[in-house]
Parts: sequence; structure tokens; C-alpha cells
Amino acid sequence: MRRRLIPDRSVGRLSPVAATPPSSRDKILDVAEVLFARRGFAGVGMREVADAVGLRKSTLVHHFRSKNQLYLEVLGRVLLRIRERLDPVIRGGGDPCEKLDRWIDAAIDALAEHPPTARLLLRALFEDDDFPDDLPEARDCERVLAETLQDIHRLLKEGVDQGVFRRISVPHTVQTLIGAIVYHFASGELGEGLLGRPLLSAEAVSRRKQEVKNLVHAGLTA
Amino acid sequence: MRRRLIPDRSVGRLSPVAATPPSSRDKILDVAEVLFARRGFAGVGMREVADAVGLRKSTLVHHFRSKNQLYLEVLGRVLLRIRERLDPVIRGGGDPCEKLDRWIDAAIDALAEHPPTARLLLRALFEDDDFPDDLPEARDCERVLAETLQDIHRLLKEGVDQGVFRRISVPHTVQTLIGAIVYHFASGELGEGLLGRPLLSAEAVSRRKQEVKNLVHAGLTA
DNA sequence: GTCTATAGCTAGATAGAC
DNA sequence: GTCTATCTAGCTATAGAC
Repeated sequence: MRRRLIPDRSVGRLSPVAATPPSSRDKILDVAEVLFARRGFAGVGMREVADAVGLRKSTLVHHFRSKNQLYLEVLGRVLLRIRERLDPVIRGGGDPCEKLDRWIDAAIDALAEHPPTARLLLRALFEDDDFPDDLPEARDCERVLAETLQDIHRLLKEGVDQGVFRRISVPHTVQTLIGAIVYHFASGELGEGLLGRPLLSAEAVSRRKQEVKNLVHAGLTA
Repeated sequence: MRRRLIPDRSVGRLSPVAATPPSSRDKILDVAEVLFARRGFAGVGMREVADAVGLRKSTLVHHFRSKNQLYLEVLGRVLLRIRERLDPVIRGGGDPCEKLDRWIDAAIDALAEHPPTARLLLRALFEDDDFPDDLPEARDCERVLAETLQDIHRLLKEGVDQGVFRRISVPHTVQTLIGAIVYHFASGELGEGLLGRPLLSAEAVSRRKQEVKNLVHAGLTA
């Protein structure tokens, strides 16, 4: 798959964009991502995905061995996109307080960039109970997720150890960050009703960043 | 349905407990609540519910006109349980800061009391996109939810107006509270992995209350 | 790589006996 | 109130032509 880097104005960063028209495989993944986010794994049929892409069910199976695998590839792609956003922050410099601010910005950007992301993530979290772990794709998803969580855990721990943050419980704070960030962008109509505007409008996204950073700053710094 | 009030030691409050053995209807609701929380509306079949209760599919339909209605009654019961917990706090006295603390305690108690609650709530939030609104039960659910949200919105607004809280965005703070409280108890294995212990153990629940209250106090008070 | 056709199963809902 | 039996429609997955 040949790609070239061109500036993506909409998110203000270098983003990989297909030089060739998107393959059927990519189209399927895009469509499935939206549908799985909307109705969850069990709520979406291969038929529905196929219709939305403009293909037949059996063509989907040719690209993905099973519905299970399609779902896991969709999820894996989403997790990787998020980690790509967070990685520069984690590897970058700065004191824990600045890094946490940038981490919050990057995490919110990652969710705001693709509307289905937040719901897909939370749904995936609830689905894990009864999901077959034996597929290699499932292990990949778990690995990427675990690493991403470890990164923010370490960042917070450094802040506490250095005395920049109060002696909060690091795991609980990770949970609060996930809740405050992911839940917000997954809240759909409910959140829009509260805010009185689309969750993904530029102002709402930037306001969310400010609110979360303000709360965390005031709440964590010693 | 005759009930009497007896002390319920497990949660330390007066709780309605059936004087007569639970009806089939109640058993169905209890079982369906657990299953819908675990796998969502689309992921659970009437057959599965029936098997778990020890009845046949058509018997379920005799009690609830359709799967749709069963789901909405499960959800409505959960929403009412939560409001029953929060109502005394909202109607009680105290300055906004104390009331918010008690609201957080009560909300966490409500979720910790019945393990499926948090997941059921978040799943319901995601399901609302494509759910038939025409059933009267759906309107009931929306009403109870809207009122509950209005209550906490009003409480925060009073705090801001009285200068007890900083000039935060009230809707964003409501979102953060929901995220920090509901997401945490819905996070299942992921959250338990982070915390290193069951989410619903007495210490974990009480620790969660403290962490959320600390963060909110430090983050909101002027 | 895309298609038709079909197997084998399960879903929700209905009819009607007891 | 609970059951058996059945309907129609949907599902995932497979086989094999082009």
C-alpha cells in the first residue's frame, strides 16, 4: 500500500493519505467502524456492512476471514490511531504537568478526529467479557491498549514522585481521565443536549480541552 | 404488589424487599438486567433470557409484549433506582459543596449496589440512536434521565452563582462527573487490572468516592 | 476479487392447547 | 401463566462459477 505524506489542514498535522483510491478493504473497514460504533458487534450484520460498501457478503469474507476478524481489525486500527497521537507526547520532553496537558490535548484530538472512535472504544470495553481471545488480532488490540495505559500511568506516577502532583491514586486518576475524555465524546445526543451544540464542533472540542485541563490542573497539582 | 420495608444490611439502608416470593416478572427483569448489561440489547436473545430464568420464550412475551419493551422496563427500573438514591441529596439542605459531596457518594452507592447498573447505563446511552421512541416506556426513561441530569446541573449552577465554585462550564462538569463515576464502574476487567482489585470491593468503592470528591473539590472550589 | 446460491442455525413474534 | 409448535426473517459461513 503506497502512501505519501501531505499536510492535513483539518487536524493540522502530517497525515497519511492514500495516493491511490482506497481499496475495498479500506472502504470496508471505514464503513464497519461507523456501524460497529453505532450498534455494537452483535447489532451489525455482515449483510448491512456489505450493502453500505456496495459489495456482497461473501466478498467481505474474502477480505476478512470472519465477522470476528473484521471487528478486531477495525478496533486495532482505532487503537493504533490513538497511540500514534499520544506517542510523541509520551516520548517528548517537559515536566509531567506540561506533558499531561499535551496528553489531554492529543487524546481529545484523537477522539474528535474520527467521530466513531469514542463509542467504538467504550463498546469494545464492554464486549471483552465474552470475546474470543484466541485470534491473534485480539492479542494485538490488548497489547496496544495495555501499552497506552501504561504510558499515562507512568506519566502520572512520575508527577507524583517528583512532587508536582498531589499524592493521588494513580490508577484512579487514569480511570477519571478516561471517563472524562472518552465518555464525553461517546455521549452523543445526551452530551449535545447538555452542551447545546454538536460535541465535535471546533469550539466544543477546544472548550472540552480547556475544561479537562483546568479541572486536572487544579485537582492534581500540589 | 405488596411489599414491606425491612433493613437491608448489605447496603445499610431501608430497602423494599418482597414479602412474597419474587414474581416471574421480577425474576425476568433481574435476569435480563444482567444479560443486557453484559452483551447489550442486540447481543441478548429472548431465548437466552428465558433459559436463564427457567421459562420458555413465549412466556416472556406474555409478561412483556416484546423484547423492546422488556429492555425498556429493565432500563426504567435502573434509572428509578438511581433517582431514588439521589433525590434525598437534591432535596436535602447544605451548601452546594456539601451537597455535591453527598451527591457523589450517593451516585457511587447507586452504581456499586447493583453491578450491572453502570454498563447498562452506558450501553443504553449508545443504543439510543436507533431505538424506537414511540413506546411509552421509552418516554418514561428519557424523562427520569432528563430530570436526574437537571438536578445535578442545577446544583452545580447554584454553586457557581454563589461563588462557591469557580466559573467552570456547568454542562462540561456534568459530563466529567458522569464520566468519572459511571465509566469507572462500567470499566470491568480493564479497571480491575488498573486498580489491582475488584471494582466493587468495599475498599475500592470507598476509595473511589474519596478520589472523585478530592479531585472535584480541588478542581471546582474557588 | 466479485459474484450467486445455499447450508444450517437462531432470531423475535404468533397461535392456540392446557 | 406456562407450554408446544410454527412462521418468517435474519444471521454467519461455505462452495464454487466467472
